[in-house]
Amino acid sequence: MEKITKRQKQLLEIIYNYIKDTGYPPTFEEMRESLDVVSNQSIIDLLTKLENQKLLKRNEASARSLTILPLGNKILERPPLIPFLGSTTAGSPMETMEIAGEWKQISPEIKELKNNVFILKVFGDSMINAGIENEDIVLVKEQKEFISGDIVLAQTEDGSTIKRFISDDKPPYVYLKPENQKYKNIVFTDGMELKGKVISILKNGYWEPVK
Amino acid sequence: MEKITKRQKQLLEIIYNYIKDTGYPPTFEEMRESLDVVSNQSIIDLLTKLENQKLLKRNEASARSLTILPLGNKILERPPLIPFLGSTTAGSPMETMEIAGEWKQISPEIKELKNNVFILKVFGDSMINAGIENEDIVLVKEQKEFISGDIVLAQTEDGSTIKRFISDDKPPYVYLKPENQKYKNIVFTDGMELKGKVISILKNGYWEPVK
DNA sequence: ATTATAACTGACTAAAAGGTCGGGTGTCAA
DNA sequence: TTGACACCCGACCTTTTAGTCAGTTATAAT
Repeated sequence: MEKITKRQKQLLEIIYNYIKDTGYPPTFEEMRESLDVVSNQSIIDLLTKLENQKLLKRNEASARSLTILPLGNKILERPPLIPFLGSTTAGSPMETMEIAGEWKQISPEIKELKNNVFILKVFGDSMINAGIENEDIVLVKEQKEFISGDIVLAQTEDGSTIKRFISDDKPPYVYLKPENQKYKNIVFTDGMELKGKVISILKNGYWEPVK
Repeated sequence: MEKITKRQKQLLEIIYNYIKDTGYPPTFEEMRESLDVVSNQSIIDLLTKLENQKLLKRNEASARSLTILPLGNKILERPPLIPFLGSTTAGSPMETMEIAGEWKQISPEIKELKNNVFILKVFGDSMINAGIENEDIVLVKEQKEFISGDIVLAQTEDGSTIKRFISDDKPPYVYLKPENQKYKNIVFTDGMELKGKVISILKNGYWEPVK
């Protein structure tokens, strides 16, 4: 019950590909056909073993309710089938920013991508509580309007920075909030400008939504 | 039968979110509960209308076999739930390449991303039949071994280029094939080196698998 | 007022789907 | 050579699920 067998891996592979192709997992019958077996028990046996190894999850007793767990994707050396966040097709490219300050080296890493979405490498630890760690890659969508709670790319006098944008009904009304107790809030000044919103973070090779 | 109604959009939304959360579409019962109706017919009516508008597809008479079509995702202003291709966690970073030649400007656009996956902006039309158009963004995974048919990033004497890698049993055995009749095959020379494999193309804001 | 249409009800049916039971076979290691 | 184990069979059962049928209600358009 420790190492995946050939047959188990075959089934996991079949499930992965089926989901990739159709958008939903296969039925027992379809799995039986793919594996060329005739008994449900064969499938149940294999599924049970995949479950025991935490590669797969069978949810409530219900049709097609299989989920490949992260460990399963890892074994298959495939990325999980998660949504790619970030899109939009309009908008003008952002000018390259000159950067310094807290996130010292953002600048050389800023890459115009396409339209109004681009990728940034961030440096520093001021957003660790939001899941953004030193040297992480984030996907930023260029926009002009923000709502309180958005994680934004802000251009300040001494450079660009990633922070949470907060607007509420008490002074100072609008400010930038680091997600790390070590740092203080940043109040808005005339020279500051919000460039875009962080919509996704690259973690372990996968894009994850922001928190 | 032309414009989506509030109720129809609600259902589409419910399906989208369900798939996003679970990895597979909801059953009729789950949709009934989410919409707070008691009859299957209500769901069937709505699904039929969504289908007529090409927002959704019901596949073979089978459980949980719903697919949100591109038009449906567009209406929801959500990206389709497609896999994000490209990952792996090991591997050394690729050295920045000096570029010239056919894809003239790849170089300034090469961005080291993380580990052995990076993003490239490509210029030129030599791969249009493979769906890679001028100024498209592609995702490249750094690797050393390739199989015939892979689309690869090759470094040649006069720069880098994206081409299809072909190896077969007739001379010249191994060569690079542009996906455009206007261009000729490139035979291998000593100075050439394959840097990585194109695993995804950014199209209209979404990452798509390569063909 | 009439008509069309979206949305819905409630009882029902048929098929699909998951699961059980009681086995069997082949392989490998102790 | 005897278990342990992975994998499989086939008949059967139960629940889930999609779908049908014959209507009703609400709303908006002509």
